Amino acid sequence: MTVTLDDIRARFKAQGLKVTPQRAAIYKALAETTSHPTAETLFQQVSKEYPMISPNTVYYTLSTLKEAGLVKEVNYWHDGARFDANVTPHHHLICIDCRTIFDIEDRSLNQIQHKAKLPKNFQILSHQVEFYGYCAPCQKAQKSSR
Amino acid sequence: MTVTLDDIRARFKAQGLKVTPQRAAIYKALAETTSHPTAETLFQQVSKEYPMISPNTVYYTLSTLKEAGLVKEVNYWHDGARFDANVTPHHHLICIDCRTIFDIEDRSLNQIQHKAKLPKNFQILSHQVEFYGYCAPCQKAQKSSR
DNA sequence: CTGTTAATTAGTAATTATTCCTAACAAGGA
DNA sequence: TCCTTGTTAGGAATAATTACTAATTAACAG
Repeated sequence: MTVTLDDIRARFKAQGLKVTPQRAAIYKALAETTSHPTAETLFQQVSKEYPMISPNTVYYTLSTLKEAGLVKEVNYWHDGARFDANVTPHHHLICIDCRTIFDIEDRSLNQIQHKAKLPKNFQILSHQVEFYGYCAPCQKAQKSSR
Repeated sequence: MTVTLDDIRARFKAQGLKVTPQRAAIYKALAETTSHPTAETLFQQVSKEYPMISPNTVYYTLSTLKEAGLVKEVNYWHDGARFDANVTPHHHLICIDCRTIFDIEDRSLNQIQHKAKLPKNFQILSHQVEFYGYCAPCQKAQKSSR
């Protein structure tokens, strides 16, 4: 699905963002795909149209759009792999402030795989639920900082 | 909960892994915490006991243990952030072979937050379900490679 | 218990994703 | 049109991870 420049302009304005050609091109590229690209992929994509663009601009723009809520990062905590010796199915609660990860052992969450409407040509092996929010200490920190 | 050396020895043997002091120490450190540490954190931890250990060994060991199924990576696709301009709640289907990410728009998955048993001192803002498996093309590739 | 072999380890260099810094530039309001 | 402030490009810096290699050692056979 195409996204017009007018659409983009309107969405940017609504968030108080300047409409620059590079920024619009990055957003357009992202909005017109469902492939969840990396910054690198977007950089290559946009480079076709703006050969002078720097990777830096793509990173900067994505973080700006993210803050504005126009874009989200699917795999949020890509800053270093996290490991777990608990290999039984379980789920996680992640504090978006301090990034602590808590385990959730609700068995009912293990059943959703059989209930959800999923494409049948995909062979599903497992699933994992991630809840995002603020842990108790970070809730307090938030309040006191206002 | 403590994990004895005998436990570790048995688990490693069951997977045909050599039992080295470094490897056992890394696994022990990981098995005795629920904090989902990074490789770096484990390195620091194990360094106390084995000052000569190199970060490399930690990475190598974790990937070996992961292949053996004794350890898992919680945030699996830490290799580069992935972005999405679709900011409405939705879920993902991830091919663990080619790493393609597909969108799942099952509204019922948006409700689990209210049904699951979650700690009440955590302020939950959102959640996301990730299904893992093989996409159609990768299933074929698997079969033909055997 | 000893020797052999293949897996493992430490150390260093290389790579990749991302951030930092800075000067030039340009969008949008006055 | 001019000014201000946010944005951009470019290059350097950093952090996480991987690649490479030589030395070491666990596991097994004898």
